[in-house]
Amino acid sequence: MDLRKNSVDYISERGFVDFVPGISIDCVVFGYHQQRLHVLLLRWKYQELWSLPGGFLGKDEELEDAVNRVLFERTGLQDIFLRQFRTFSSLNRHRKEDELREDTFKKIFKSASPSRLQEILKWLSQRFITTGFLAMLESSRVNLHPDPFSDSCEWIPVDQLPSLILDHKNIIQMALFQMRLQLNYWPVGKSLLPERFTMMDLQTLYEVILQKPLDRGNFQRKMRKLDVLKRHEKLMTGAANKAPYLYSFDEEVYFKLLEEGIGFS
Amino acid sequence: MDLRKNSVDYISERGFVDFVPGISIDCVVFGYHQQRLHVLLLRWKYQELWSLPGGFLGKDEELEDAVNRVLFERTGLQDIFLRQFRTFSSLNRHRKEDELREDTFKKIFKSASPSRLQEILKWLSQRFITTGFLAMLESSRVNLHPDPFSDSCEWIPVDQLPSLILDHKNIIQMALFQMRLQLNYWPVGKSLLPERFTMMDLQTLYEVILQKPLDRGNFQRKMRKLDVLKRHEKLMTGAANKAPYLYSFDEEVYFKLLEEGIGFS
DNA sequence: TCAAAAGTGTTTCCAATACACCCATGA
DNA sequence: TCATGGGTGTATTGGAAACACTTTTGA
Repeated sequence: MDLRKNSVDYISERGFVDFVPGISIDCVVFGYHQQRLHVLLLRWKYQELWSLPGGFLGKDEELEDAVNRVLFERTGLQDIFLRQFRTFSSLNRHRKEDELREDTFKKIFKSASPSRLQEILKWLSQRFITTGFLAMLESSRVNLHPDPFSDSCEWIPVDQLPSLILDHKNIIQMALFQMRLQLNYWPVGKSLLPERFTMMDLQTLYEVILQKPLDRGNFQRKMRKLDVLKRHEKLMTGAANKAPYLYSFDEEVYFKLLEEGIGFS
Repeated sequence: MDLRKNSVDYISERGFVDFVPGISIDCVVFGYHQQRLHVLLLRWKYQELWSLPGGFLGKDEELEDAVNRVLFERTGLQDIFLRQFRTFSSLNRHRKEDELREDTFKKIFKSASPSRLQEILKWLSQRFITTGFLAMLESSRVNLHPDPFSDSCEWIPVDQLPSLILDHKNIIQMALFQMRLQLNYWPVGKSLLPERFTMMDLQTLYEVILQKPLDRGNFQRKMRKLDVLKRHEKLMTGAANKAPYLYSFDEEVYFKLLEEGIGFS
C-alpha cells in the first residue's frame, strides 16, 4: 500500500476510502536499554494522551502487511520479527467522551471540508476490532517518526506508562504476558541487544524480562553450552576488574534452536 | 444475542443487519474417542464440502460471545473452555468460484426475495477477517446440531480431513500446532476424557496429541506425583489381565497446576 | 499355570542450583 | 596489593528416561 495514503493531507482530501472499516492493528514494540524494558509510544497532538503505534487495514492488505507498513513508517525498519498475539473486540473499547476530544481531530484535519470532517469523525468513532502484534527492536537501530495523530514517538519504560487511550494499557499487559510465555521461542537476544554484547548484558536482559534474578555462573555455562554464541575480543571498560568478552549470535544456530525452544523456567 | 437471528428464516427475511460486516469467527473443536483426535465439522447442504463451525460477529457481541453462541447452537454446551489462537486475514481466503456454488446459497435461502438474495450473496462473498478459537470437548457430552448452511455436524478424525472450504484446513493445522504448544497450560485431560478414566486412557491421549510414545511407568509416576488424580475403584474389563484403577481429576488442584504449566517436553 | 496388562521399583544420566575458587584489571 | 567483577569448577539435588520386577486377572 502506498504510504502516502496514511498522511494528514491525503486523509483530509479523500477520507479513509482505502481502508477496511472496523478493523485495525496495534503494535507493541519492546525495546531494551539502560537495563530496562521500554515500549514504543506515540504522544497525541493537542492532548496529554499516548497510544500504541497502530493503524487501519488497507483494502489490499493483510494484517501482517499493515503492521509492516506502520512499523516501517514509525521506525524506518523492514522485515521486523513480529507475531500477532491476540485480537481485541471488547464492546467498550471504543473511544470514550472524556478521553480523546473531538476538537483534537478538528485541529489535526483542519484542512478538511466540513462534510469530510464529519466523515472522519464518524470513522474514528466507529467500533474497531483490533489485532495486537508483538515486536522487539534494538532501539539504537531505530529512527522514530510520529504518525498523523501524534507529535512525537518515544521509548517509554514499561513500568512507567503514561495515560493511554482506549484499552492500550491492557494490550501492553497482554503483550508482556505473551512475551514471557513465548520467551523460549523468540530471538530476544538478537532482537533487543546490539550486535556485540557481554554475557552480563544478556543475563540482565533475561532477568528484566523474567523479573527474577539468575545465577551468573549457571547462566554463562548454559548459554555457552547451547553453542550459539561466538566469542570475540574483550571489552576494556576502564573499570578496575576483569574485562568481559564480547559475544555475538551465530544466527543460523540461533534460529534453529528457537524452533525447539531455548529453555528458561 | 438472540439465537433466532442466525436461522435461515430470519436471514431470508432480514438479511445480516444484526452482524458486523467483514468479521467472523471459526471454532476448531477437538474431541477424543477411539484413541484418535477428532475435529468437529459441518457438512454443507447440496455440496460435498465441509467447514468449521463458525459464524459472524453480532453488533452487540464480542468475539468470545459469538463463539459461545455458535458453540451452544452446535453442541448444546455452555461455559466451554476455549481460547482464541490466531486471526486470519489472507487476501485470497475469500470464496473461490470453483468452490461454494452460488446455487447452493440460492437453494438454502429459497424463501428470500430476489433483492434479499442478492444482498445475501454479496454479504457472503465479501472479504472476511476471521479469528480462530480453540476448544476441546468430551464428545459423549455433546448433542450435535448443524447450522443453516449445513445438513450435518460430525466428528472427523484429524488425519482424515475431507474437502474444506476456504482456508479451513490451514486453520485446523494452526490449531493443532497451538494445542501442542499450549498443552501444558490446557486442561486436556479434563476436557477430552470422561469423568472417570484409566491411566492408560490419559497416557494414550497425551501420546496422540504429542504424536510420540511415552514410557508407561514414568508417565504413571509423574501423574501420581502431581497429586491431581483421585483414585477410585478398579475397572473390571473382563480381559485376562490385572484390572486398572479408575481416576478422576481433583479440579481445584488441576486448575491451580495449569497456571504454572504441567510439563511434558 | 500362563499370558497380558497394571502397578511399582531401580538405576543411570543430565540439567538445575548453589556456591566456591581463581583470574584479570586499574586504582 | 587490593577491591571488583568475570570466568570456571564442583557438589548436590531432582527429574527424565530406560527397563526390570511384581501383582492381578481370566482363560
